[in-house]
Amino acid sequence: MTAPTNTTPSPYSPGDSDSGTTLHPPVIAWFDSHARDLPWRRPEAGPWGVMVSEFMLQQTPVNRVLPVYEQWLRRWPRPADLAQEPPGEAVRAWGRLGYPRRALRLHGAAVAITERHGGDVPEDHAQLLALPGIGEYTAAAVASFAYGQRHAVLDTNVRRVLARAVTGTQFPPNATTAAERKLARALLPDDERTASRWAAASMELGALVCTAKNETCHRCPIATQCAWRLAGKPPHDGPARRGQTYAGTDRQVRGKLLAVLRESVAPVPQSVLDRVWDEPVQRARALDGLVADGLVEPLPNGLYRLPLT
DNA sequence: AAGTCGTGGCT
DNA sequence: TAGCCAAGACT
Repeated sequence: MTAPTNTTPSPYSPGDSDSGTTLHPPVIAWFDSHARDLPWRRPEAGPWGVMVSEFMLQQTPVNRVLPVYEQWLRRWPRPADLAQEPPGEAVRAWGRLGYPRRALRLHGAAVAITERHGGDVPEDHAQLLALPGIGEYTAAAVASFAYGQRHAVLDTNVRRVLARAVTGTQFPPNATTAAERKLARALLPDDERTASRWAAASMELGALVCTAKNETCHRCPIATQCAWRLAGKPPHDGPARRGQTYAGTDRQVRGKLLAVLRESVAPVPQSVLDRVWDEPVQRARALDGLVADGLVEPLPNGLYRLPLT
């Protein structure tokens, strides 16, 4: 390709708004032959299955989600089925997926869907965004994956793929920037069907090939046009992501407390909860936090249980 | 807008 | 081993 000599920009200059036209076909073709057969991608999953999977997959690996997802949808095949349960049952069924407030929010979303949307997961992005536990990413993901709409689906995988393939950096910024949103929108294929396939395909590429560590460029369908690779894979120079320490934190104590409560249908005496952690101040703070979050319901006589309301 | 919020596998 | 990392949301 020769450089343009007139005012017409090259259709394929790297990083411009047209670079998507060279990215979409190979990535989508790769997806068609390499996509994992995940239950929420099957037609029978429906919008509710897609939505449940998106909640569970927030910060949690696919392999850990799979069994809980299957059990969840068998028990609550529609939003209304979950909505009529106490929120504590959602927390219990959440098991050890982590971040149990997601279970509470998913229950709250099911209630809202039942009350406001006749029991059907809404198609409208703004209505999805208004549901508890649904942010910009999840609203776009449900609208795109469940309803085939055209949205920029900007999760950590897509952000990394775009950072490398287009921007030429090893990792995206810590927090999603306006520039990233603009780029993702500019790269969005024009028609709905292609856009939704691109969303799923670029995400899968980040999950399977263009991974955070040990990326496998020899399996990448766009390796030959990847800006980061063409630049010699310069290492990340920005601020390192803040490490998540866990041992000894309130989060660990909360996890231990909730694990006890999940195992017991009957209310649990405080004396039993006291055994999960030695340090009384931190222990009390963690329990108070769980109550404040609505994950634990305090009863008279120093008893605690998962919330019935 | 920087902190908080679980859990477990992997290197 | 001790971090690092995994389809974020919320405040």
